Amino acid sequence: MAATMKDIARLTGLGLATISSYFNGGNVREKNRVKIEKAIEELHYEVNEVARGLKTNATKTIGVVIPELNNIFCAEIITGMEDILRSHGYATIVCDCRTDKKLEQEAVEFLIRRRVDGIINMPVDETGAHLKRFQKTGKPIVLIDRKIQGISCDSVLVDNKKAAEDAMQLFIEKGHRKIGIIGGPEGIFTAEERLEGYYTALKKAGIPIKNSLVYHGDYTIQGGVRGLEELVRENPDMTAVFVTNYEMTMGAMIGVNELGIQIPEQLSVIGFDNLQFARACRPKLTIVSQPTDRIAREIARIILEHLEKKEERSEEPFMEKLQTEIMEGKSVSILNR
Amino acid sequence: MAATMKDIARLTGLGLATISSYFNGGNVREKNRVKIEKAIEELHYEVNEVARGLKTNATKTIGVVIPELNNIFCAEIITGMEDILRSHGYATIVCDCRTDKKLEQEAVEFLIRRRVDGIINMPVDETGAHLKRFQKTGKPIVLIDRKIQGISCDSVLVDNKKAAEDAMQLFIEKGHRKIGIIGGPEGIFTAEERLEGYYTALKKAGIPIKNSLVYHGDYTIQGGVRGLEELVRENPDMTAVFVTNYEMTMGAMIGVNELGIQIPEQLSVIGFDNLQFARACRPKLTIVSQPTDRIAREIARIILEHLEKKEERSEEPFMEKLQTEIMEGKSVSILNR
DNA sequence: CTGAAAGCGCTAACAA
DNA sequence: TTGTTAGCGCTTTCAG
Repeated sequence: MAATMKDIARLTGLGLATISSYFNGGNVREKNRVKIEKAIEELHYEVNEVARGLKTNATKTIGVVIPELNNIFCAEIITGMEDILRSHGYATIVCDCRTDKKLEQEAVEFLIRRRVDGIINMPVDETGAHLKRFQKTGKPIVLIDRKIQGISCDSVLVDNKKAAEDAMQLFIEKGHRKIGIIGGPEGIFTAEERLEGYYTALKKAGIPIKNSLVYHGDYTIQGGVRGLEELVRENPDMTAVFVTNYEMTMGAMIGVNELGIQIPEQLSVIGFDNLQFARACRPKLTIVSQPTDRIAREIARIILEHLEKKEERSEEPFMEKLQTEIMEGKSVSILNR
Repeated sequence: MAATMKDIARLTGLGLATISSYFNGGNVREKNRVKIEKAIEELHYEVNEVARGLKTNATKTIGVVIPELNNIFCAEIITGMEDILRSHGYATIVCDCRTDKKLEQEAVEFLIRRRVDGIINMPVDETGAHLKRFQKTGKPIVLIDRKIQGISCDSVLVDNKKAAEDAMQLFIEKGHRKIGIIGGPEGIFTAEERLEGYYTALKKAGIPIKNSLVYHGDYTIQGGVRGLEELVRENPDMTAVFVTNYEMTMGAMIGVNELGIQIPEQLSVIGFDNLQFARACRPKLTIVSQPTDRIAREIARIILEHLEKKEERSEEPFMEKLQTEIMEGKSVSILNR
């Protein structure tokens, strides 16, 4: 059995309050401080955060609910966040809900039972129903990457529409007009925004929209493979494809390889995220790159702000929108019209 | 403030023990069961796992300490484990120690304070010093992928030596004799085993070892890039390279691309892990593939076994060794001697 | 089957 | 500054 504060009290002859005070930054007489530290050493004492959590009604734990840990965008954000949160004494419980609304709901309930101090969520259920119960606790919720309807809370987003517009702009400048898109699942915020950017850019350039050029994918590698295959099959005259997330970009490259298509001679491609992957492609892929690091830092900052100073609650929800960047490779050809 | 069992007791007129018994699968009179359930509904009661944890001295939480969440091998294993553990009611606190021994040590202490019921660790410190303290609690430790010296506990490993031998065997069969290797960091168990396999295969084939063909990398993408560049520079006659983890494989492909090397005409390559990446390479990469899914399931199974039935402790440490598989692509040429 | 009561390890008044 | 004490919400004897 682990040592407790009582053991320290007994060993030092001091009262519990003194020990507690020592641990919580109170003033303790130098002589006693030394005694306590010696006892800690001897007993191998480690604070029991469980007991502390029960007493203070704060577990120093925050829950993270994401659609897929294998998704590299999620993994990178979590890595960054966890680092910061832990350095502030917060533990992170990550729940991967496999892009399943029911599992997402269960994950939130699981976290409620564990009395986490806050939840960070990249939501699958766009109605936000799964967060209703947690929000009633008055504890903070921060949304990553996706807005939802029913819940008013802080969020860190990416300017997806602009991201897509930028990519399309690049294609259009280089003379492309038959441009396909491998989009994300319907109902997902980022997917809709990116698609909107696609349409807007075409409209601005006066290029008519063609339905067969729009493939509705599912943000998975297999979806990317299928998307590329279908777009190529349905549109023999297509000269360029924009792929709207990393997994599908990898899938599209698999498709390109397996069909033996030459990039950029036969097809120009702009992908999404993971600069290292883009470098590993032949030729180097042009991509839209999201600032995952910034996102991670902002999320951590926001939730820590809520957690540390409890005053400023119930203000306007804060929404931060970060910009993406295009990293040019050699996967876009210049078309002579 | 959240509802407590007391509130349920008050609302139903029952005693605390009855409510507790209800939650813990005891027998409760049908009539009371209904009453309790109604009260739960009304009060939006959710069990407080913190209080339960304090009382039962079991937090239903397990800590996971890994070198790098961004490492895809880690991420996949964790995803698989977390899924299983959560479905058994266990939360997972993942600590990414950034391949830093000091951070690894801190992570373990952090988890001790939170009184996790067990630790799963892919160790960075090969002496195991960081686990000593936790082991004294008598709670289970399971090691992933790497053995360590000082600690006797269960582990799930991969037959790394055989994996490397198989890859080398493939090269040798196809007529390669000047084969380079991009190895992992010294002191890391898997890296040493893979290197050993490399040497063994060469010896068996009667091929002399050449030091300039052995690059000591660090399991990072950048390390892979540098490794490939250096091997190519130092060994103009090298015909094949074996890369010993996924990140370095990606790095090697970046290097190959940036140097404009043709695979497999100018250089044959066998990489490691991530079949999807291998498919996305042109030409499709031949890789050694580790059974991440199996590893995840085995780890979860082992720790759950320890956690559920506490009898069979202090037995012989259980070591499981899983086999890898070669997934053939088109990145290895047949050499006519 | 159910109720009363003790106590897990800690914090936070309050008193000294 | 330090000691005493009362809980935080739950489980778990022990009676009834």
